[in-house]
Amino acid sequence: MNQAAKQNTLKSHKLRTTACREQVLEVLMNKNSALSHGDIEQELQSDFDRVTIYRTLKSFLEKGIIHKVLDDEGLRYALCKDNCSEEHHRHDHVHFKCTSCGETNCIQDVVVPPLALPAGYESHDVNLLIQGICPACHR
Amino acid sequence: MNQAAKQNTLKSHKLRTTACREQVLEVLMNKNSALSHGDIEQELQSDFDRVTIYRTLKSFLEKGIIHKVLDDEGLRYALCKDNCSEEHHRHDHVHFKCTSCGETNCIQDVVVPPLALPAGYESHDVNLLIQGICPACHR
DNA sequence: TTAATTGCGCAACACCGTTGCAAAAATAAC
DNA sequence: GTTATTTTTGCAACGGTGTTGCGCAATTAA
Repeated sequence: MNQAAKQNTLKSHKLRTTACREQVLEVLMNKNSALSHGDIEQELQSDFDRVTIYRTLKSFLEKGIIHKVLDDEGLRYALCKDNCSEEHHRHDHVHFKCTSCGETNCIQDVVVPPLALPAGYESHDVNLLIQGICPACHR
Repeated sequence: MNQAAKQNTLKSHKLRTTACREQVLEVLMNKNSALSHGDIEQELQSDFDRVTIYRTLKSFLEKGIIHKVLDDEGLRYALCKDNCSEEHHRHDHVHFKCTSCGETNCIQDVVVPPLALPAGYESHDVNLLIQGICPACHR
């Protein structure tokens, strides 16, 4: 993805264009699996401070550029494919973690089915993680 | 739950009876929400070393006495209601985290519906977390 | 009762994620 | 284009999480 597109993404989410944000965005766009803070830090080869990357991720989260992906060994982040914003945030897709290669991916095609909760429960957000073997590792 | 029952649980999972294990088991039985390591440590008021509690949880996990509950702010543990063992481990229920009171609970009644994954994906384990408001906080 | 096994506490360590603050950079105003 | 304002950055520091190694203590088996 080119420079203009990244700047556009940032601007449309009301974030100033900075080197760190551009590069974090680039990393997330290139890898299409969900990445942890550590993954990103490693990818950027200490061009930026740890703290800056944390804050970058935090602002991306708040603005709806990325979303959290839960995993039994920590938190990861993936780009929002849907057109999310600060106000509207919608993620009903499934996350898949391959226990062989360790990658965690969003499966956009598979939608979390509606669930009937017992009376009194109010659902705001659903997060579904499936662990198993991905096609690439499946030989 | 009485002493004998706890010892029985430990023995049937091939774990030696120790004070720490009994008390961790007791805490998990009394609270019926999922607890983090920190919660348990606090509950036991430094009767035991942090490390011992970590190792206790680890052995409980391995033997199938408890299971992990994912959460966007960390890992929690809850007793397995099903009759889990080292070999057989089955959890297809839903976890609910209330964003108001912060408690995370297993909803045994709601079962995760079967999902059709794209070709090549092999599912081993499913983990579904719903965040929202629980009945108690729902006014 | 003794020997073998397993669990415990302590010290140490590597990560993770956050905060406060002063300097630097990005935008807005002129 | 220069200056003023606002936002972002890097640094230092901190608290929390989860792990490992090791010698000693407790538990079980002989």
